[in-house]
Amino acid sequence: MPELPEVNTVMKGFRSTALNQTILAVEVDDDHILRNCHSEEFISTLKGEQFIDTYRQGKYFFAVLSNGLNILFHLGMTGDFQYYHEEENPRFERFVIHLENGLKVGFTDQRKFARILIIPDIENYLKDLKLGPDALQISRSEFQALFEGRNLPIKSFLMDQHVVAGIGNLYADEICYQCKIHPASITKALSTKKRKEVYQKMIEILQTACDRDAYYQIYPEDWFWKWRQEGQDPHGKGRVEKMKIGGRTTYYITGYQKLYQ
DNA sequence: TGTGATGTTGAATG
DNA sequence: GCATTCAACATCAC
Repeated sequence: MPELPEVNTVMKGFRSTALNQTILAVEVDDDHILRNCHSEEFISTLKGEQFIDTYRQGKYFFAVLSNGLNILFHLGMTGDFQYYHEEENPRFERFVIHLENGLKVGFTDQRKFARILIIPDIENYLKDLKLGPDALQISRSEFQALFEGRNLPIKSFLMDQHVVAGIGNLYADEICYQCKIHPASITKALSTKKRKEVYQKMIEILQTACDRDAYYQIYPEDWFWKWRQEGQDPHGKGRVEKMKIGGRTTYYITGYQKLYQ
């Protein structure tokens, strides 16, 4: 699920349903994803408080509590919220928050790669983490400056959360495809003009995805995601091939996407 | 049965 | 400091 547009969509959903409601109770079924506290502390931190605001940088989504503390919800690979009234808990639910209006806010996470932390100070936390600027907030000149002194595949560059925060495996491939750049292209070999194009496509793709609530079915027809499988031939542009870059499975079209090196 | 999956981290290596 | 590779984390679906 979660890269920047997905996390943004999850945050929007959270904002419209979970904000400004007193938390009556919290039940933790599996505290494995609580990374800096145990369930007792987590429960006592939330109980009686309200979520009053949210903040997001890249894939890091924070909910601000009325007691001044913040909860980081990093969704990992499969983290998500379920809002429901029914008795039975959703599959893969790890904890559930009961709100005063009767709504249950369940956090589900099939693979348990999510990270939930109590954060006293978001700014300090992000600083220590050295998280890069949000991919949708960064200016073109800031982005251009990030290339300085770096020499690695463009895909690894885009996916490095210390460089720019929010891009994961799928959107990195999407950006490279739409820029017609081979994902293994070395950053140093990209001209200023090409870097500018990467920036513009990055913004355009992420913004479009956010506007459509990360609902892939309504993404533009000419996007890569639905062809992102070995052997596909989108619009006669060539055969989709597969390789590993930075340890992640990468799809691209030789010839259509130029390799700069 | 083995493999890989939209993520992050830390260790080891060059 | 920079970059790469690998393993680990934990689970499920194909």
